[in-house]
Amino acid sequence: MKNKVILSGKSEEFNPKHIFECGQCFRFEKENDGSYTIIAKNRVLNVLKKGDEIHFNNTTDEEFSDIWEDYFDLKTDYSKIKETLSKKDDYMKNAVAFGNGIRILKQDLWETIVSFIISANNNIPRIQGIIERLCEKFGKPLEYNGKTYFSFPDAEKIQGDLSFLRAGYRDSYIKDACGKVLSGEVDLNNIRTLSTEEARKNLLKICGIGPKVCDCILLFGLSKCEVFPVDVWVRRSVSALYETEEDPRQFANNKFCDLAGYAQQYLFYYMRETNSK
DNA sequence: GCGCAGGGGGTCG
DNA sequence: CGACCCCCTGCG
Repeated sequence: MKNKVILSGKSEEFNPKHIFECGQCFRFEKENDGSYTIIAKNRVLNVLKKGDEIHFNNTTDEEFSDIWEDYFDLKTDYSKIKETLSKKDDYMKNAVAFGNGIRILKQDLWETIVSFIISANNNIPRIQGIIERLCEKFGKPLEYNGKTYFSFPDAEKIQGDLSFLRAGYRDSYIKDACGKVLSGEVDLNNIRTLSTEEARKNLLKICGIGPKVCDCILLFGLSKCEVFPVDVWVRRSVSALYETEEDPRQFANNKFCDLAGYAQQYLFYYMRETNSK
């Protein structure tokens, strides 16, 4: 029987709201009590911040150390990352303060590939809907708290006509990803051993993966934390705030070095949240 | 309320 | 460089 795990003294480095709403993942639900229920790793987990404690419901000590510690990347010390980035400039300092408690998740690579293919030229509510329909149809049912959730399906499960997803032209991209992963043309078992550049080259073989989607996959699915995905928001903030014509990726790699991925996440979240309100 | 543009975490040809 | 599926949102 699953129970709960409580983590204390980590609240400065772990804020569920910021972690799930900063744009890196799509399969989360905010509950009435302020907690977040997420589906990942073929499991359902509920995360509640309660004062200085983080409550992880529906897991065990063993599962927590086997699965969730890695997923939440709990071994990484964010205080150093935040300190280093905050010293870069005032804007980054504000972005870091705003997104305090963000962590870059180590998400399932295949799920990240499909999710970010779906994300291209799309908006978040619709992206989430498409992913949910995909999981309902092809995933495995998971019971939690009287509700049925669905795991993210493996490539071999995704087949047939995908028009029910209402993903539009992305159907064929999803199919292409399934085909190339199943055939081994893009070998996900081996890709973790490759350098960032080699991994990028491989991922770009899939139709529907361009530079931006690829960088999101590298950052969120392969933990390539020096990668700086440039979307419309980040491009705007870099050119406006830093008043540079330089390619944002070059700029970020020079300025933030191996922390560019973290910097991107703080910038993206700060930009989005402060611009839409 | 409802109908209609506008545009969306880019990518492809 | 223009078109792109299909919504989701906001304005009239």
